[in-house]
Amino acid sequence: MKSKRTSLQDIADVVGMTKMTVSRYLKNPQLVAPSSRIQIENALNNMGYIPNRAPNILSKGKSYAIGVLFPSISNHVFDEVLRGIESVTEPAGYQIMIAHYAYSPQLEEKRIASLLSFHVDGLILSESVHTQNTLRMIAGSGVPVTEIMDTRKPPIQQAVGFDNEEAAKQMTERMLSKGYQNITYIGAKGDVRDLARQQGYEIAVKKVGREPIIFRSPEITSMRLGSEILHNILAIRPKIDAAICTNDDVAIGMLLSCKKKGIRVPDDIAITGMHGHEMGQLTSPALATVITPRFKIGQVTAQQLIARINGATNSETHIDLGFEIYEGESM
Amino acid sequence: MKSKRTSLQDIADVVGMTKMTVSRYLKNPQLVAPSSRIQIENALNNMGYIPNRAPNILSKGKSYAIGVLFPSISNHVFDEVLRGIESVTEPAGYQIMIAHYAYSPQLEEKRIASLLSFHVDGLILSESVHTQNTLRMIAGSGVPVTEIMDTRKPPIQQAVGFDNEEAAKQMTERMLSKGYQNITYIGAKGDVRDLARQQGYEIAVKKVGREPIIFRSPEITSMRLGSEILHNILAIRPKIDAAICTNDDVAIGMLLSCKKKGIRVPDDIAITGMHGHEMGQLTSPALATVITPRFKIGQVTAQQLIARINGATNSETHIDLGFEIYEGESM
DNA sequence: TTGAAAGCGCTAACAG
DNA sequence: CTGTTAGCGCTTTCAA
Repeated sequence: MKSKRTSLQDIADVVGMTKMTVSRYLKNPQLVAPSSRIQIENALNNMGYIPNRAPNILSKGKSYAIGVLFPSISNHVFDEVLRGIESVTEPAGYQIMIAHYAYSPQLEEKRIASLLSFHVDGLILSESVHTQNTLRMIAGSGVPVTEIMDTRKPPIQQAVGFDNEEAAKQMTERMLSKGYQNITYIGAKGDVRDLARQQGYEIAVKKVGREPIIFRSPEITSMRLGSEILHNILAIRPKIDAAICTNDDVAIGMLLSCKKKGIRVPDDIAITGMHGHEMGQLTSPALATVITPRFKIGQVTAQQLIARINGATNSETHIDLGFEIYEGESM
Repeated sequence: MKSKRTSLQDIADVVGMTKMTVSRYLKNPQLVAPSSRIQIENALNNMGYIPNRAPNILSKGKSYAIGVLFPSISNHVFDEVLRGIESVTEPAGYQIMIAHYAYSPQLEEKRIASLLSFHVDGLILSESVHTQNTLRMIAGSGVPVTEIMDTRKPPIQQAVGFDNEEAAKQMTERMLSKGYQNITYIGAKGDVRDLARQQGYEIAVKKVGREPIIFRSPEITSMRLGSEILHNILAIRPKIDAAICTNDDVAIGMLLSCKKKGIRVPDDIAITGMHGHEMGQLTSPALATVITPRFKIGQVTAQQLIARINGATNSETHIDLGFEIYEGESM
């Protein structure tokens, strides 16, 4: 257990050759004599050799690793994004290193520093706001970076996602067209996308001459949060007849709590979410939501990033993959 | 953008000293002359220097990184475990590298190889079954490994978790004591823990002279899966009056579908889950479940692992952190 | 207070 | 077909 890791030299010693021959065997067995091949193969199998990437990272400056930063791993929005990323990185031979930062730019900075210190070849970020230091490090590292989910803000280098403001605006308009009079926006610990959605909502309600009604919690989104917010809303604003939530988690929390309290959805209150998680289709009523192209965001992002790692320079700075309004049964 | 990463030498060149002086400044500014300090500090700030861990990994064989393998990042069971892990690794200065393997031992092997090739100092695995190759690599690497979640099987080195078989057995007994006559076990794509739970269920029902009734899907657990399974069960076995599910996701999927179909829980069918996710407390009825110490599992695992990385040898091979039956309202 | 040399494990480039 | 040499970026050790 205490033994140190098997190195190429250890293998070479056992078979009585130099590590160079063993190295060749590893890259291309054709290059070594058949008799040597067998010996090396045996030694390799017995000794549990694991290649060490550090020397290569050092001499070539390439790690074949991509750093992926998510605000939180319990935010199910990113499950599909990750699958999309891996659908590209896996066949391309890149390893991804996932980290999360609890929606904090300071923690994001720390994570990025850490990922860069491992010499990742590229970064996928889920945020469009960063600390000064983060920006400096990214510039100094020279690695390509893609920011995902939103396409509004000018990105560091490239953004892949959809227009959150427009999505919320269209959803609000749809709700208005259904006759809801007092629609409220439910926000949570605000990343920029949440605020963009709120803005879309505000634009839509103001356009029809109404005052926005905002509920905003400093907590991270969760179903429990949605449930708590519902209680508050009822206590403070009994005449609200519809709620557009920053995401499906919050919306489902509200919806389940309504059912628990005997409040009818959508008759007493309409509820809509954002992202189109499968879970929203299991509730009754099925949740109205904005279906976002999460898998595709991951996929396109990884393709773009790998292309740029390999020298592509003609990439678009904004790639908007659109969205789709789904009415479900909750509005 | 195409510029290569800033190195210590680059900084040294700018300030007209050797990289050694800059290196000293980074570790302990006291060691360099105040006049030099200022120059170095300025250069550092302007050039966005990121320390490169590769040389240290190479020369010291230590990366201050811990590899964490989860079967799937969309399995919410592991959210809390991760939080527990990070509550220890963060203050201790260890970076964690998360990877997932879709419940496949082959993929797990690939991921472990990759993590080890980055020279992680320790590994946290979520599975107790591994390929031959995996075991050989782990032995060859000499890194400490802890397997989490279950404490039944003999671990590679150390296991931290609870007794899945006993948990399911006790839950089944509780259900039997409430008078349910035809309890079925709902399993999914079976990791060993799922099978252990099934076994606990079987032991309990056989003890009272009944035949086990098993529904097992080859799919990964999800709420949607629970929903589908409910439909099948009703088609095939209308007289089942209770279901013990392999986890909360499946149980909630079943529960929501029951409500959608007008089946009363627990009057028509009782449903119980496993793990105690907060979501289960938002449904009505609140889900009966086994509350498992997930945060603590992560915490204890990380403590143990770091101790062993630093040479501790007196660790227990099995650490059982227990569980708690919660009746909720669904049984 | 600063510098110079050596070495971590591997591979590219160049012999032989 | 196989060996030798050098070097990636940093820190440890020794010297000045």
